Amino acid sequence: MTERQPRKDAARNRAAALAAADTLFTRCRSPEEITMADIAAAAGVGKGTLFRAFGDRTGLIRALYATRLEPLRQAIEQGPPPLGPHTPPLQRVPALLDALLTFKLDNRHLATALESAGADSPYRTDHYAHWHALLRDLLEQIPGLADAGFTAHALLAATRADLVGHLADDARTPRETMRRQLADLTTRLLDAPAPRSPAAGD
Amino acid sequence: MTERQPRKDAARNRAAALAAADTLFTRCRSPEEITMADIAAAAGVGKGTLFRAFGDRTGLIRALYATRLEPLRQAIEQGPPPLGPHTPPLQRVPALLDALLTFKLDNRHLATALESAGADSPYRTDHYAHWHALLRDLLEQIPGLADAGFTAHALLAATRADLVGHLADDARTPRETMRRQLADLTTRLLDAPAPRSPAAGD
DNA sequence: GTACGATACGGACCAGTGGTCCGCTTCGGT
DNA sequence: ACCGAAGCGGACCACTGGTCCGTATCGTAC
Repeated sequence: MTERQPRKDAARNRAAALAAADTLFTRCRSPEEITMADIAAAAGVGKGTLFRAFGDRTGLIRALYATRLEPLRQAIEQGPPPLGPHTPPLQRVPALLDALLTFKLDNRHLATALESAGADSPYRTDHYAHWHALLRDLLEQIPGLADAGFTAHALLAATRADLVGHLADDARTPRETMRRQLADLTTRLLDAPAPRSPAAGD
Repeated sequence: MTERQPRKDAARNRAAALAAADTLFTRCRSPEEITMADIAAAAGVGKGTLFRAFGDRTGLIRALYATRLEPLRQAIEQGPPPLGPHTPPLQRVPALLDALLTFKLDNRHLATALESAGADSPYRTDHYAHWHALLRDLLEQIPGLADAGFTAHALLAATRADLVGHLADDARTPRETMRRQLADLTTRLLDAPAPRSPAAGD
């Protein structure tokens, strides 16, 4: 075993930090206004403990996001249809996107924090790479659909946290409306035949 | 006239600041690493001058972006087809998106800086509202196309600066490939009939 | 050309951030 | 009960966007 078991107080503090961060991020409007000192204070630990446990701010946000995402990840990796692996692509792709949208709606503050975490683009994270690969592989199994990679990017872009947050909070779009809109978009993209001519002729 | 003419040195310094910022943003990998002090030094002015001229960092980036965007704006507002106003929607929408993509490719550092400027979401800016309204209005004129508003969001999301930058710089996607992919996506969305049933039946 | 008020300059300065450091505390095996 | 290792925490640091105000410059009236 090269892995050391963490000490009891360390585990407790880590959990406290995650819980505190969760509460703070959920409560507040913009993730930028939550500082590491805030989280430390709310968790009743020192700031150093936070950085020891998570490395940096981005690490904390990632850890928190991963925790929340865990059930969905399970459902996708080994759950029953329509999310689980034994589902035909034409059915699984819309289900995945709907689940992702729902998740981001429920956790929009956290998702926004994640996507704007640090200076690096959200496209350079393992998290994004994972979702994109999953979607792209499924799209590639759908016959007559070109550019699976780009289509996957486009579909994921339609569920970006800040867009979802804008639609939900600023435009007051009801949850079911958004789900239907994304489902329609997905359907249109999956059903459409590959276009023959780039110009708008017919 | 309620507008005062700016003093000569003010105008010169403003131009110098824009030019310096342009150079710096273009050169560097991530916009975060360019500080206001850097720009001031490169422009040969004091930091206070920068803030006096542009208000804050976001204001400077916006001003710079607006300058670069000006030719495209002109072409869209009063130029000839296919960008100008006297163009049928089915032809103008793809043209607009292609122009936007091209512009963002050519100015990806600046566009990235703009979209991640400040704490506020890029969706709450006049700039985005303008593009979205333009696109939505055109989409609404296309018969048989539901959810013009959401479709406009989705199309614009596919041209977000960080995605474009990721495709161009990390995935090494050639320019023409990206243009074709976006054109295909647009065509698929515009040509597809409104789906009748949300489920994947036929 | 000169005098003079308005305008703009610029760098010292400030508040607040993420992140580090290290003397002190706590844990847990023996 | 002991003791080395692991963890703690808040003073501290480097650095950022943004402010302030004494000083320099501009443009105008004469």
